[in-house]
Amino acid sequence: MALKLYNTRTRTVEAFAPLREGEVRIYVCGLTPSAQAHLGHARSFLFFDVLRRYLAHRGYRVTHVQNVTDIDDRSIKAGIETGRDYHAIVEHFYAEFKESMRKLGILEYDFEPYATKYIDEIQQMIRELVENGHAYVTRDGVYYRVSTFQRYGRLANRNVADLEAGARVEVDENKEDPLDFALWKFAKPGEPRWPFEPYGDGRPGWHIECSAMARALLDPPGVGFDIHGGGADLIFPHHENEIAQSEPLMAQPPMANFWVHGGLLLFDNRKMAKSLGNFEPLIDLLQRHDPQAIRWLFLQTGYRKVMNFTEGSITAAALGLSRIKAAYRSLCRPERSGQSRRSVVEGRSIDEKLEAALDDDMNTAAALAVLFEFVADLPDPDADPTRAAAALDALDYWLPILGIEPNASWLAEPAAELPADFTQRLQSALSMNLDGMMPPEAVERVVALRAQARLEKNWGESDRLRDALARCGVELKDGKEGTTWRVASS
RNA sequence: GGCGACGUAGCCAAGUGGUAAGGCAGGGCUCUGCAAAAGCCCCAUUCGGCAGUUCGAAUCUGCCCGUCGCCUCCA
Repeated sequence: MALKLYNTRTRTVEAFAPLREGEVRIYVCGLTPSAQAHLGHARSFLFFDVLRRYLAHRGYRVTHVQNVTDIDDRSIKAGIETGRDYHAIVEHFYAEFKESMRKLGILEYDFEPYATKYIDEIQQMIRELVENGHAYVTRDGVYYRVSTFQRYGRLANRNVADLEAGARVEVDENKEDPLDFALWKFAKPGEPRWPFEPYGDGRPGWHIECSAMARALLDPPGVGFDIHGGGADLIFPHHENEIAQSEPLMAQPPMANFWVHGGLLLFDNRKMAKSLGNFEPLIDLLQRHDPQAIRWLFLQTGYRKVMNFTEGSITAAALGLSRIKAAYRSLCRPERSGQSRRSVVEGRSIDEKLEAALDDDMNTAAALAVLFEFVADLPDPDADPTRAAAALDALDYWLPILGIEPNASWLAEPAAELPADFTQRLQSALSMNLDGMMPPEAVERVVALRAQARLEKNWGESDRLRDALARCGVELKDGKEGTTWRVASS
């Protein structure tokens, strides 16, 4: 078995094979930080993060490029409206985006090119296109001549006639054809500009930066790279235009062997978009929800499917994830419950099952099902430490491939999470003197008092102590070997 | 108008010809002084509707209904 992936270019699921032995080069269209990122962005980038992790598991050396379009009409407009430098706005939003990506556990990209750092490469490409007759100069910029590219529309499965019939293309007297698009826009007063001889000062159009940066970083010889990714909304016109710009200059098209697109995220059954304003900034959402739960939620749905987001779905995902966490914890720190567990079913190994799921066009939902079943069949660490250790190893290996990194909180380190004023609050809840005690000590003291009360069958006192702790956020568990406690999961 | 996706239990969702994964919620149970936590068990004769192809269809074909996306900035 090997990885099979849906390829938008051929509209089929194909066996994946890299162009160069042992190496996979991926270009993902990144953010245009003219506004805050939302959950829809997260879904898309989360998918490509899992893809590259799985590719690495499959033994490939992965090069992941994700660009930053740090110059576009919107950020310029925002700059003018707020009287700030457009680039300061872009940097602000991008820094915030990166913070969100960090929280979500997205791996650093190997290259993170900014469009404005590749002006030379962009201009070089435009020159070549003009020389080859694929582009022409008008009063307000340099345009791509769509009619010169036979395959235009193939990626998006459109034909030029249909596109023109759509008649929603902006009429522009400067253009030869409504479908033509800007490669370079001449600067109007007050707009950022880069000199560009002999055409005129200005800035790059939207699509050219990706063509230029992909060529510079992944494919200088012009023979193509492996995977070009992005959200499904980029297929047309963005990716179609990238192809039109790149392929006429290549020694050997196609630009990318696989075109991979993530399904859009809907909110209130409408697409999440800056222009629709129906979204909560990602950074805010991450404040209210566990980033791992958000990742888990997306892992539960096929990456190509349109998905409608509801807040409750994150909670449900978090609950599901907590099952995995509890199982993980039980392997690390067996809670001796005396409960019988079914023994591990000796079938196909978990590796085979997970690979089968993921090989099938990255079916992460099936992979999660495998994990849930695996976790329901864990060996008892007391009875069979060897197999328990193997099970723990399996989780430690596979969870990170999905981008879920088991961390200290999975082991419920209670002391670390108690607020500073905890002792104070517990003291007043119990009208008891706990002066000078660190929060964990205070808990231990109360637990000990309760143990004594229980010994004396003083249930009233026992319950009073437990309830007071509960009000302060500490949850007690009476087990066979005594009482354990942890910070309640809010 | 053109192109496309989707419609599976109360909710989310996998499955694209061989007789419905998984998660959440719900119910039962174990444990327990009572709890909590955890675990175990149960929970779709059925896949938007109708017709057809087939030994066999959620899966293929046709029509219909519904929702959404792209064609304009978009992950």
